[in-house]
Amino acid sequence: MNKQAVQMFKALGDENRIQILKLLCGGEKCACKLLEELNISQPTLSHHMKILCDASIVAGRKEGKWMHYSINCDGAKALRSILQEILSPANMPVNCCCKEK
Amino acid sequence: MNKQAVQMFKALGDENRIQILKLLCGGEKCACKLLEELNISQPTLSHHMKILCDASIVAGRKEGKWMHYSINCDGAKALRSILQEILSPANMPVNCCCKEK
DNA sequence: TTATTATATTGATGATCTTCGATAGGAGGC
DNA sequence: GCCTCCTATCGAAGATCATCAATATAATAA
Repeated sequence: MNKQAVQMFKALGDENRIQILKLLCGGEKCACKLLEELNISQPTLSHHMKILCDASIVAGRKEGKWMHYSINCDGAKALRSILQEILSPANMPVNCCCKEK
Repeated sequence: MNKQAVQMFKALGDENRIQILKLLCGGEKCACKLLEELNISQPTLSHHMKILCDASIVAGRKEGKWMHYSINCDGAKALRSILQEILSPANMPVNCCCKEK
């Protein structure tokens, strides 16, 4: 269904959230660590993390008082699959880059 | 830069635009043909096509009175590359799907 | 229990987005 | 020229979103 795709892409359509994902590519990070590196307030960060988690792009793990966030690999996989579905033209020009492996 | 990524994902974060891309996967289509298949007005379609073209996800080709749209392969390539950059965690669990080829 | 720390939720505000009717631009036919 | 068809732009309305201050929740420490 398109709903999941739309939710995921909407989640990715924000500069702060892209920055968060880049930080998480370095490995799991605590919310307070993310907060240090992003010029946003704590409620705003919490809001962004909720959006990323709801979209299954990020996974959260609670440990005592701390929340640790990391890339959700299943979500990443789903996203690549969706991209394949919506951006793979059938009638491509011969030299189209889409032909590349 | 993140700006291009954000613009592309924002462009993909709409149900009608996802539907448009799926239609274009079948090959180049005229605007009037797209209009037939989407329950939206003509100005709305034009607006969506502008967003997709501005984001380099779709390419337009004018032919007489008609506008023909198709997937922009360079944009699709860029998008896959961006996805790789923001969703490829360095410290993955051993069995993480991200390890898959 | 009380205090402290980390995170989430609430409520409000301003900005951005989607949508459509009306209109404009542009190309071909008469 | 004028008319018709296809598409783009304008302007406005309503919806959604990002943001923060204030507050609530939840976990640990004293």
